[in-house]
Amino acid sequence: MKKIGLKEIAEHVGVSAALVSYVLNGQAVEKQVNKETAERIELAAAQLNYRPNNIARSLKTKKSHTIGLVVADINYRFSTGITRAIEEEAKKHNYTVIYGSSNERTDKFAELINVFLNRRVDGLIIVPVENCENQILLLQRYEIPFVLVDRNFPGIKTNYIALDNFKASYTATNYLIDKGHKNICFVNYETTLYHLHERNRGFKVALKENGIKYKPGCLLEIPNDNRDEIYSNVKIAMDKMFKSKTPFDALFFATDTLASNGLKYLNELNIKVPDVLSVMSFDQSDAFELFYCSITHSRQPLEEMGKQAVNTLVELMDNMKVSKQVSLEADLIIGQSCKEV
Amino acid sequence: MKKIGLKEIAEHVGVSAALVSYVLNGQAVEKQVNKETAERIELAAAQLNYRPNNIARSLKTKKSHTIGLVVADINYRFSTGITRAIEEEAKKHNYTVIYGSSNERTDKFAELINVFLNRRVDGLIIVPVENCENQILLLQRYEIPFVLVDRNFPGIKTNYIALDNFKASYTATNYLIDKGHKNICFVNYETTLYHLHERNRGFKVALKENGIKYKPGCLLEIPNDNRDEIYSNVKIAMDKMFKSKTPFDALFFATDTLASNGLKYLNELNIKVPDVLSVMSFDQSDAFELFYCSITHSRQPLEEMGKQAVNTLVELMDNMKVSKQVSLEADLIIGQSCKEV
DNA sequence: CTGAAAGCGCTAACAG
DNA sequence: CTGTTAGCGCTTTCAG
Repeated sequence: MKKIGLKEIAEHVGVSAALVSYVLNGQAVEKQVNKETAERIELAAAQLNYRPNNIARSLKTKKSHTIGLVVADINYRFSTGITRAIEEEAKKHNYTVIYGSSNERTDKFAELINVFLNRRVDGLIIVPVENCENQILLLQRYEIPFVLVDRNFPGIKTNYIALDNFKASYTATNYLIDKGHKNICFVNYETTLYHLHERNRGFKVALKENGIKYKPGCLLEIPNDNRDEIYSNVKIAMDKMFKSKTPFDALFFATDTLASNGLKYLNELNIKVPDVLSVMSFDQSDAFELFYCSITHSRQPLEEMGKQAVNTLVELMDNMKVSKQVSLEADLIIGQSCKEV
Repeated sequence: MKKIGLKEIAEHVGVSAALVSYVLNGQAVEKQVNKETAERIELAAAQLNYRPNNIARSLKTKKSHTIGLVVADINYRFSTGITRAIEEEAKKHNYTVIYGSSNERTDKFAELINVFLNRRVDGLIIVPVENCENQILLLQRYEIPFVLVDRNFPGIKTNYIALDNFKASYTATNYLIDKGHKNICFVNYETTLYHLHERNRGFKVALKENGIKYKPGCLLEIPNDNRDEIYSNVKIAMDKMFKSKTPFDALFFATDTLASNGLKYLNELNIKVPDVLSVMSFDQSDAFELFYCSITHSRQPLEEMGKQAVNTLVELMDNMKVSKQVSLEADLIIGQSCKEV
C-alpha cells in the first residue's frame, strides 16, 4: 500500500499539487478553481484514499492545531469532567487536545509543559500545581498562549477561568449557619494554593458576619504531601476534632476527595450523617453515589469552565491581546446531609 | 523573542547545522564530533534556550513518536486507570499519547481514529466499541500498528491484551456457589460485545458444572443505548427480578457501572447487603468506597494491561510481525457483600 | 572531524 | 483558472 500524497493525486488527475491543495482545503471557489477539475480532484482523493499529512501542514503553517491540557490528577472527578468539556469544545474549533496529568507535582508539571512545547502545541490550558509560579512566568516570557483553569495565582496576572471560591464557600457556610449550626469544622488541605485559601476565607468571613467566633480547632488542615496517606491524615485530623472541647455538629469539606475520605471514616466510626454530624462538601465525588444520604455540596460548573477556557484560548491564539479573568458561580446542591439544629 | 532553530545556534557557534543536530541528538560520539565543539554547541543551545521542533523532525523521520489512545468512555474507572497506566509506560518509551473517548459510539470512534491517523500517530491502542469491526479491518488493511485492549473480536485476528473474562466470571460465580447460593441473578448489558458474552458464558458454565439449572430469568440484560437511562433501566430489570417466582439470593453484576446503579437501587429499596442479597461485581467503582459494606469483586489488572499494551505496540511499530493475544487473570477481591447461606 | 545539499509533504505567493 | 517556486526546521547521506 503505497502512500498517497498531494503529488500522487496531482499526477493522477493531471494537475499541479497547488490545485489539489486548494481544492482539498476548501479554497476551491476562493481560488476560482474550475468546477469540473475540482470535482475530479475530490474524486481522486477519495478513490486513492488520500490522508492529509498534518505534520507537513503544521510545519508549513506553524500551527499544530493542538492544545496541551495539563490537569492536576486524572483521578479527580474534576479532571475527567473538565477534560471532557475541553475536548468537546476544542473539537468544535477543530483542535485536538493532548493531555497530561501532573499528579500535583511541580517537576512533572514542568516536564509536561516542556513536552507540549516541543510538540509545538498552539496553546495550553493549565490547572497549575503548588509552586509552579516560575513555570507560568516562563510561559508569559515566551509569549505562549495559555489559560489557567480552576486555580490561579493572585500575584501573577494571567488569563484564568476559575470559581468564585470565596463566595461559594461563604454561601455554603451560611447555609449551615442558617440551619442552626454554630460549631462547624472546616476541613481543608494544608496548602499554599490560593483557591483553597479563598475557601478558608469564605468560611471565616461567614462565621464572623454571623457573630460566631472562630475557634482555632475549627479549621483542620490535612497534609497533602503523599496522595496515599490522605485517608490516614484525615483520620488523624478528625480524631483530633472529636477530642476537642468544642462540640462540633457540622463538617465542611473543602474538596470532594477530603469529603469522601471523611465520610469513609464516619462510616467506620458508625457516626450517622446528618443525625450526629451534618456534612457539606465542595464538589461531588463519585463515591457519594452510594452513601446512605445525599451530600449537600457546592457544585462547580465544569462544562462552562471548560468551554470558556477553550474559547478564551482560541481568542488568545489568534490575538495575544485578550485579557480575561473569570470567576464563575457555584451552585449549592441541597442534599440530606445537613440537619436543622 | 525570536525563535531559535538549529541554524541559529549553528551560526552562533560557527559550525554547520548538521553538527548541531548530531550533538543535540546524542550522536556526538558516534559521529566523532570534537569534544570541545560539542560542548560549545550544548552550551549555546542551553543559553539560547533552544527548543527542538518536533514537527519538523517528525516530517523528516516519518515518526511522530505519538500513540493514539481510544477509550470507550472517560467516565469509566477502567478508562482513567488504563489511561494512566498507558501514559506512564509510553513515557518510558518516549512516546506521547494523544487520547480520545468514543463514548461507546461507532461514529465518534471512526472519527477519532481518523483524526489520529491524520496526525500521523505511530500506532494506536484501542478499546473498541460495538460494531466497529470495519474500522478495525481497515486499520489492518492500511497496516497501521495497533493493539486492542479490554475487548476483542473473536472473528478478527488482531493483537490484543484483554482479560480472561470467561474464567473471571466462572471463578466469581463459583465463589458465590461455594457460599451456598443457588439462585444467582447475573446482570449484564444487552450487547454484542464478545467480552461481555464471555462473562455470561462463565456464569452459565459455572452453574451447569454445579448442577444448578439455568433459569431464563436469572440473566438480566440491560439496554445500553442511552448512557443516561442506565439507572432507570437497571431499576426496571431489577423490579422484574423481584417479581419473578425465583427467590434470588445473590446478584452478580457484569460491570462496575451496573453494580453501582444496582446498589443505588438497593439502597433506595432499603434492601440490605448481604443480609437479604449477596452482591458480586466485576471491577470496582469509586462509588463502592462509601457503600456500607465492601463489595466482593473481580479485579482487572489495569496496570499490567496498559503496560503490555504499550510494550506490544512498541514492538509492533518496529516490526509489523509481532502477534500477541494476551488474556490476563483477574483477582477475586473478597469483601463483605456475600454471605454464607 | 565537519559541511553542503537534498529533501520530508504541504502551503502560499507570484507569475502566467 | 493553473503551474512554478520557495521554503517550514530538521535529518542524513555523501564528500571532503
